[in-house]
Order: sequence, then C-alpha cells, then structure tokens
Amino acid sequence: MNDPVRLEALETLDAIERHGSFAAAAAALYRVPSAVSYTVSQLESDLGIAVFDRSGHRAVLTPAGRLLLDEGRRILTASRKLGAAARRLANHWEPKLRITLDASVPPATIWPILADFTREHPEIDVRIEENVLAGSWEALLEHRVDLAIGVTDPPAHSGVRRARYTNVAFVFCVAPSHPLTQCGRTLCDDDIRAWRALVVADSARQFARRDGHLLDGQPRLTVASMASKIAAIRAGLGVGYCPRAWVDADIEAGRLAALPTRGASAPRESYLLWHRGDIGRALAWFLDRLGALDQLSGT
Amino acid sequence: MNDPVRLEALETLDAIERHGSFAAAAAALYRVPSAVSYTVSQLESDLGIAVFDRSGHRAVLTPAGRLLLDEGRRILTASRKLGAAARRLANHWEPKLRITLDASVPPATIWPILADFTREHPEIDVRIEENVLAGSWEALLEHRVDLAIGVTDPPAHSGVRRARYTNVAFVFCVAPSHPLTQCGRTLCDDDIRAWRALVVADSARQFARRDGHLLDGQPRLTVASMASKIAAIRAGLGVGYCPRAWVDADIEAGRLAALPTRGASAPRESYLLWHRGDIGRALAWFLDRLGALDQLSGT
DNA sequence: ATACTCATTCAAATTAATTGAACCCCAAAA
DNA sequence: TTTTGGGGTTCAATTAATTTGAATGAGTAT
Repeated sequence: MNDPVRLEALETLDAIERHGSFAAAAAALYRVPSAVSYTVSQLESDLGIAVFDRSGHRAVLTPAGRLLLDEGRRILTASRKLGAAARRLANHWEPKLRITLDASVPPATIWPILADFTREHPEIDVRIEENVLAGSWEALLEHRVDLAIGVTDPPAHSGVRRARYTNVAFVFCVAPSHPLTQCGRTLCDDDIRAWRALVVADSARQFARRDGHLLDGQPRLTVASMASKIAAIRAGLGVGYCPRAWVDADIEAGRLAALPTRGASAPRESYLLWHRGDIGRALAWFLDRLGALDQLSGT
Repeated sequence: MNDPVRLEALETLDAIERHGSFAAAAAALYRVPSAVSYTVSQLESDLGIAVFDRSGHRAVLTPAGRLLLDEGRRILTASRKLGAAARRLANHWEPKLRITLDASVPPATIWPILADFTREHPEIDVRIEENVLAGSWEALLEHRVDLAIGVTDPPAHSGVRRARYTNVAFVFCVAPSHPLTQCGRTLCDDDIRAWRALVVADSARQFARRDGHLLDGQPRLTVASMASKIAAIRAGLGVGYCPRAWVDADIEAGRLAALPTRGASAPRESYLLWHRGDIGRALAWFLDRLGALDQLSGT
C-alpha cells in the first residue's frame, strides 16, 4: 500500500483550522509561516492533490482537505492515546481490566468499588461481565477475563491463584402469596418437589456445566441470570434457593418469602480468582479493595 | 496532551515483528541495521519506556511494545486509508454514499446495481436505508442521504434536483382466502371500508406526515415497512393497496389476490432526488445506471 | 575454537525541516 | 486612488534529523 499520511502534516492542518490561517497556525506551533507552507505543500505533493484552495485571498480547505482534517484528528488522538497507554502499561497499569461477576454476587455490591476506581483511573477501561457457575471459571481460563469475583467451588489449577472473597448463604425463596408459605413447618424435599424449580443456566460454553441446588424429578424453569430467577420467583413462576445478598431487600420488603428447609446447605465459600504471574496494578488495586492482598501476604 | 507516537516508529516496529529481527527489518525497509536501532531507541526515549527487552540474545517485545505494535497497526492502516480516501475524493469519488429507498421500491430491484457498484468500487462505503413517504424526502433535505430513490409526489425545492425514475402502479391486495375475493365485481369504497386497512407508517420524523391510500372510517393496522404490510395482508390481517412491483410474484404464486377497485388511482410517477451542486462520481454512477443522466442532458 | 548472526555505538555523510528575507496578492482603511 | 497590513509563497542559507558505515561485543550454532 501507499505511504501513510504524515502526522506532522495532520497536526499542521489541525492548527490551521483551529487558528484560522497559516500565519496564526505558525505562531501557535512556534514556527515561521513558511514552515507551515512547506509542510502543507509537501502533504499536497505526497498525495498529489490540493488540500487548500488558494484561489481566493485566504486559503480554504478543499473537500479532500476537510476529509484529511476530520479523519486526521481521530488518528492524532489515537496516536496520542497510544503513547500514553504504552507508558501506563510500562508502569504496570493495564489499559483495560476485564472482570466477571459470578451470579452469587449482586452486581450492586461492587458498584462503589468500581466508582472509586473509575474516578482514580478514568483512562483505564473496565469491562464487567456476569457468568453463572462454571461460566466464570471458563472465562478466566480462556483469558476472556482478568479477574473472577465470587466463584464457589473453583477447581484447583496451577495457573490460577485464589483468595477468599465471602460466604454465600442460600435461602429458599417463594412468592409471598405462594401456597408453601402456609405450610408452617420446615420443608422437606417432598414438599418442594411439587413446585417448579427456577434455575439459572450455567453460562459455560465448553466446560462441563454444573447444576445448582436441584432436586430430582422437579419441574424446571431455566433462566439466564440470577436477576431473572428472582424476578420469576417474585412473580410466582416457581421456587428456588437464592444467595442471601440478592434477596435480603426483597424479603425485608415483603416481596419474597424465605422459608426454612431441611435440605438447606451450609454457607459456601466464594473466591476471587486470577492468573498467576505478572499482576498489573489495576488488578492489584481490585484485589486490595476486595481483601485478597492481606491473605496473600500471610500465606 | 503529549506528542503522538511517530508513524515511522510504528512502521519499524511492524517490520521488526513481521521479519523477526532488527537486521531483517532493516533489509526489508532498505535501511541499515543501525538506522532501525536508532528509530527504536528514539521511540523508547520519546516515551520514556522500554519497547524491547534486550536482556537475551535477540530483542523481544515488552508488553508495552506489544501494545504499541497491535494498536499501532490499526493507526497505520487508518493513515494509509486516509491518504487513499483523500486522493479519491479529490478525483470526485466520495468516500461513502448514502441512499434511501422509498417504500414503493422493492429493495431487490437495486441489488444488481449495487452488486456492480461494490465490485467496481469496493473501497466506497454504500449505506442503504428505507423510508416511507415523507421520510425519504426528509432524509434528503437533512443531508442524511445523498440520493433518494422512488419518491412519489416530491415537493418542489430549489436545492433538490430530480429525474423520473419509474411509474408506481398500486393494486388492491387481499389474502387468497379473503371473503372479498368472492365478491365478483369491481369493489367500491363501501366494500373495502368494512375490512381493516394495512398502512405503512410514514417514517418522517419532523415533517408533516403523509397518508397513503386511505378511506375514511376504515379500521387501520399500521406497520413499519412495505414488507411487513404485504406479509400481514398475506396472513389475512387486513387489506390494502400495494405497489405492483412488490406483489407481482406473490400474486403470480397465488399467495395474494389482486382485486379491481373503483377507487384505484392511476400509476404515479416516482423520482430520483439528489442535492443540486457538486455531484460526486459515485452519485453520478448511480444516476447514470438509474437512467437520470439521459434526462438531464436533454433538459 | 570458529564462524556467523544480532544488535549497539559513534563519527561522518546525507537528507529533511526550518528560518529569514524578498515578493505578490487581496481587502480594508485613508 | 493610494496606502497599509495581513496572508501566503518562494528560495537560498541554516539548522536539525536521519542514515550510513565501520568498529565492537554478545550469543549460538558447527
């Protein structure tokens, strides 16, 4: 392909448009007017086209010149940002950080942390995705994310480091108007089996999918996210175990009823997971705020 | 902001990665190895970071260097494309052409023309949108498109040029199973009024919306496109006038029935519309293929 | 050990950018 | 009409930047 347009020429074009004349642009660039003339006519001979129409008193951009200016400004800012991003990366600040939240983590719990981070580091892109069960683990192993938050029962893997995040208690939820609320005693499996179970689909693509709390022979309604599951239970479409942190407010407000069950499991530990090896400062920042670094120093 | 990364440096980085070593890159760039060394170390001192790790035998990219290379390649191709696009624009070839099809034009009618154009000019972006009634006119006046195809009854406007495109005949269509097919005589307004009229919503945002063939007091079903209208008539949801070119195949195949009506209007002329003033070659190409240029030379 | 490739350094040569003075053009002011 | 002044260009001279070539050291196959 042909030679790329020179950035010096694009900067000169930008200065001319911004300051209104070759002379003013020269002053702004700490150059002499003839230097600006030289740069522009060099651009024109490189491209073999007219960038300015000099027929009138003042030079005015041709349509092609306008295109060069408009698109050139994008290229200029990209080039400047690239330099800055490379400098930050050399200082171990990643240009972007990808995080997955397991379904056990209500997204709102990390919003304050996220707000702090974006305030301190507005130039670092943060991407949050939500995954279910093996989906988080798979996203990490396939390097689609740099940090997984709230994974329960992660397999051991030599390339993955972990730190305790929190305990996830599951409570059995039904709609307040549901017949089970009239039962009046601790529910056994047979009580529950009669009602449709809401389950969140495992978002793993490749790996063996894992099932959550499931009772055999129970009819299912599978949804894509914990938020949908809870909404469906509230609407009376079924019943199911939900992480306490997701449903506390709904139970408090009477929009959901929590019932005691015999099969309720003990709270499960959930983990932060990230790749062993060089840890960027953005990842370290999050690990610190999420309480992981304290554990590591002690281990 | 800081200085942009130099394109010469990005080209050198690209050549080094592509050919595997400083020496090979130098050969590919028709330079001497020390010149490559010079360019790289200048980039490093500009940014104040290490782009290559020289601890081993061969220089290897640092993470920051990899970022510069990957993003830099995008910038390089953008800069090359910009130069080429400016050259084409100077030769009156627009970088992109935006066309609106009025609902009276079956999109398939211009596919062969579009195929020819994209084959001849793969580098020119073509964007097709579809509009209804005043929507096409509005899109042209607001400079959201460069060419409007198939507009019926365009208002006079000094800034807009026009050429005859085709005649649009409207035929009254119903589903083959519809009771009106049993009528056996030319339908009058009263026959039609009893059935739901399918109408395509005018896509104009600002301008006064225009109604198509409408009989007062008739129940309506308004859809967003001519394709939806015909599908709905086929499904027996209602009745309505449709451009002949849209429904010929359906009538032939027995999926639609065309009935004679007393209120049927004469074929209406439809037009090509574009802005007066400089006409790019891409626009001229389409005007030529659509038969507009012959008319202009004669006028 | 030997030969070879890779990359760097530095002074010299070459090439490119910048300056300053002279000049023309046009528009507004005198 | 004649100034006046800003805008832009040209060109030779100067300055800055890039490129070269030769010398050097470091690592790797043979």
